[in-house]
Amino acid sequence: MGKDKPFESEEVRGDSVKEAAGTYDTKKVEQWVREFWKDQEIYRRVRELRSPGTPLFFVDGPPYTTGNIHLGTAWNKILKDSILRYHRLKGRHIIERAGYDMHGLPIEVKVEHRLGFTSKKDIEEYGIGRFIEECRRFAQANMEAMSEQFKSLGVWLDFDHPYLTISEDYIEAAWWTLSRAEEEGMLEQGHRVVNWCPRCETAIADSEVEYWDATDPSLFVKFPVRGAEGEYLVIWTTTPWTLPANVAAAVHPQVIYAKVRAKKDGVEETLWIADDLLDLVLRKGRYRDFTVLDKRLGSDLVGMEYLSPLASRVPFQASHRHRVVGADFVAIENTGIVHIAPGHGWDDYLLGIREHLPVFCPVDPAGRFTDEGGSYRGMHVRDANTVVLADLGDALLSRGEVTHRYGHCWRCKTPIIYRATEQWFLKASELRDAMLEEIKGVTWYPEWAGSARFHDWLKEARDWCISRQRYWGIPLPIWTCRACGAHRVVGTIAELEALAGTKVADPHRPYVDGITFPCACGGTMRRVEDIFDVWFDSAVASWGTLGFPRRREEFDTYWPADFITEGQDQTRGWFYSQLGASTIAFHRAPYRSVLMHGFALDAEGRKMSKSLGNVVAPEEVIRNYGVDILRLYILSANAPWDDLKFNWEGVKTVQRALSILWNVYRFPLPYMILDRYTPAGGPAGWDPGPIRDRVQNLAAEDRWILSRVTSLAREVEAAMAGCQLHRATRAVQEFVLQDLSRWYVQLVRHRMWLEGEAQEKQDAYDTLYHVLRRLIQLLSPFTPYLAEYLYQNLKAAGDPPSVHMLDWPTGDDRLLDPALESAMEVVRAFDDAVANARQAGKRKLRWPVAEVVVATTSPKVVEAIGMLASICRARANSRKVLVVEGTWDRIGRRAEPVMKAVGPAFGKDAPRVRELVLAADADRLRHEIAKSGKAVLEGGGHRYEVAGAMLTFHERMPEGIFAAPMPDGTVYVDVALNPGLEAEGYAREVIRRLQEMRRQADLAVEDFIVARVEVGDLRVADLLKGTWEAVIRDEVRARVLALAGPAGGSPAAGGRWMAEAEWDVEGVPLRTAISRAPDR
RNA sequence: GGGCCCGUAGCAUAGCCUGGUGGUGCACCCGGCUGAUAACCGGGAGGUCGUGCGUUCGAACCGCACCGGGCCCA
Repeated sequence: MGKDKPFESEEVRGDSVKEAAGTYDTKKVEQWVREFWKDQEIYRRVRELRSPGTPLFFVDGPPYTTGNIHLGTAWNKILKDSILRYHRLKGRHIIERAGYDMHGLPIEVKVEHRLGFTSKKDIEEYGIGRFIEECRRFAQANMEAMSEQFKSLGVWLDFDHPYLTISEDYIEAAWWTLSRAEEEGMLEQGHRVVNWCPRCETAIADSEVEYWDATDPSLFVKFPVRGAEGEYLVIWTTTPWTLPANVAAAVHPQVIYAKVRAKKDGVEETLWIADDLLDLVLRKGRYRDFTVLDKRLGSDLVGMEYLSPLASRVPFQASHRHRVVGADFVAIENTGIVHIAPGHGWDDYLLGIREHLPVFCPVDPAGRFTDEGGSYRGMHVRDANTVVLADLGDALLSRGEVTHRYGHCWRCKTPIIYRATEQWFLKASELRDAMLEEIKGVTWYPEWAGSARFHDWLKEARDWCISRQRYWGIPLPIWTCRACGAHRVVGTIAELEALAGTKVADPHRPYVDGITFPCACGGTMRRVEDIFDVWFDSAVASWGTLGFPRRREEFDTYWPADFITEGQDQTRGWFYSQLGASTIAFHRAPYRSVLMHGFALDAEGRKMSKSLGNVVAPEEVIRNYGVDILRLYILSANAPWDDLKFNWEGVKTVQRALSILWNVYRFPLPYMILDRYTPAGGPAGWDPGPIRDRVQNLAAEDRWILSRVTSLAREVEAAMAGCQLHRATRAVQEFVLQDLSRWYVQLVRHRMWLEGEAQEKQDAYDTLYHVLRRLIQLLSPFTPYLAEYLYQNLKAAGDPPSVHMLDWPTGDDRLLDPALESAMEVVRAFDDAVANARQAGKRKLRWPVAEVVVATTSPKVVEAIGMLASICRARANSRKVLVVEGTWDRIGRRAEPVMKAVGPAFGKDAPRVRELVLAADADRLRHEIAKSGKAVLEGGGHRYEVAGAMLTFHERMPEGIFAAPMPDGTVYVDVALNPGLEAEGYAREVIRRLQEMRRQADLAVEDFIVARVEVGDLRVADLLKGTWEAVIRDEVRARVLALAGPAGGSPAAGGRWMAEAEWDVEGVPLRTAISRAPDR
């Protein structure tokens, strides 16, 4: 194979296997595969191939077009891609349009920033048309950049035909949905208190409010009681600027309030404060002493009237008659009396409606006081705070600061205010029960994401304010008549064109703003200037992506979505908005199953953020390790629904696993090439049938690995059924490392080295080929590049061009052999134990031993070792492997006294008892204790009875025997040498060193050599003469082997060697020399 | 303040539903193997199972409280 191009063009046809590069080079692999997919149009062909399959309607949660993807976005798409690839293998036809969320305030804010704008006025002056063109360009460019990034992650969604929330047909989906809401009576215009961003000059949704700690003034204010000189109600507030809008003070009806006389600076005042909070408040006000005059229930205070301390500043405050009202939401905090401004608070507003209080809101959209604000007119609320503070004068009981969580605009980070305004609402609160009912039929991964989390969120559902006073969004398709007040919701562009009698060139602002049509009353219908909350855009994705309502057929066929998956933050976001819109439009949940995934955090479990400097970009991982490694890491690191703690060590571990896979794959290739191996099959490609048919004739290790890989496929299937991608990917990695690399390849290596047409070797090829084919297919959803690359080399003539076009295997059940799998588990435990015992006996594995014995009481172990005896012998490098039930008779036992118990029992006889125990027959003692709980010792005319607790038993190893435990048994290795064993041991040492020299001399596997071996010990040299000399010659492919004793001898090839070396083998000096044999 | 999730060796993770001597991988130390070789294999050491209380003969597991982290809400 060429150095730069892994396969030449004709090689792609897969006529025969090629050798592979020495190391797994992700860059090369990925680049090659990317080009291959492109050249061969693999993605298109895969879609074509699966198109007759059962449809699986997937909806891509549209990422917001901010421009750059982060690790969480990458995770999201990798999850989607892996799951969808898996279902493609299973033959499903996937509806898989990518989607993008392209409207909204975040983009407006970015564009404003770029243009140096600070307010809506700047935009209006610049021109709405020009402004939204900028927004469109910005979103479009970002969308394209993001598609490229997603594609580089190996994500196979339809990026050539994405659904875009800014396209005409998509906008129509939103319009249509709103018209459905109108038909259902779910759309409502209302005067409500909303979250308001004074910078963006728009209402923002609850979901657009970000909370974090902020420092605000903390004021205790005295409201003078009407007609009672020196008597006050004490209230508390953190927003002095809302005091000009105060209309009432609220108390809790069931709380006790105290009327106290308190003195400060020689002045006496009468104050009303919640009884429990007296001390706290008076201390804040630095009152020296006080007397309680009266105690009243809150309900008794209701109706009490008071005056505003700002009456001289704000005309309204002078004319309004303020009074005390009762409210259950009042908490026993601060003073227990709450200042009520229905124009500036949600609770206040509701209370105001109930109590028929005026909704006074003297603040304009930009956060400045209106004419109604009296002396504060024109002042920004932010600046008004300090002025109000000064104006309060003596009415201020105390001032301080408080740090508390406060809402901010998610885009521009400006502290939000609450304003009472006219807005459009979807009556989501009325849908609550219907939505709760609908999600019962949805399958959630994990289960609690639906039953607990989403359920709890839905219970709190409030009306959804869908109007925004902005520009870059889907215009509200609502036209109103100023003459009669009627409104009409337009459902489609065609409808609008018919009504207005004009073409609609672009359904965005400002183009639609000028379109009017006559009202039934004779007046003119004009569009409401607002646009949609951007969350409404994506809410209609499940039908918008199908082109509904313009196209009906796909909708009827596919909707609702079979599957969606997004991060846990979308519980309140997309999971909710879609459900709401769909429940209104169709009375039905828009999805059948939902996987809620976690967040990507840094290694310490903290949120990744630019300010913390702990952000890991997906490209960084790709640059350092590769796409497949990123994918496999992110999928296997933890369960999808847990937060991912990104960890470079983990990435490295995955890299290691994949490079082992690479080595496993590469290992048989040279031999297969040498033997011109061709996988079974015909014109239709590789056929696993033949190996299934003759599986019973294969070696145990072959049958075992075939069974294992089949079990693995089942494991992956089961895990994927529950969206447990971590289990699926871990199982595959585990298989590669444990079963394939550490075990099977070790067992069959020698079979690969067999010369000529050995059946054993053919079987090993067939087995390994089958395993690799299955394995890369199991891997293909997770590591699509590597799987494709390996497939390209392994595939047979007639096979599909891409690994992603193979079908999930179904006929392998005959390969399953659970009994064999569990027997092999025992053998592997045996193998570990042998290695352990050899290590204790300091006998290298290269040196054969005479005998290995397994002592066990478990029939399972007996059976397993018996069934797989030859594997056991080979692995143990032992002439014999023996299983004994119970104990091995060569192992003696000795008893030892436990002096802590013997001492107290026998006093000064204890030393004698000790001697008797040590001298006694341990087996006899054991039997007696087992039978009667005690054993008798006699000696020196005395008789002692010892209890079981006084003795411990130890094995007494004969010379040369070493033991190690295994589950349900013990393994004994006899490391004693005899001349036969020694001869083989030395022969192996010589072979190994000659092989090492061959490798260093860079000889090809098939090359022949001439060699000379000089052994520095005559006895050893003699041991090697004859049989072992021939073995050495064959193993190292030597045409001539000169074996000499310490006296030396004449060089075999004129003293000119390619390589010479000296060694020390177990204390015996060794000199070796080799050269390539001349060609014949 | 509320809802949901997470907290197990230096790091990561399994076990928790269905209570009974806490597995695994990486890193570390020691050893082995050597035609997968810039690979591979074995062994060892390392754990207050976030903390505390409770239930129980027995708790990583069940309950309660608290601490820390995440997402969401107020």
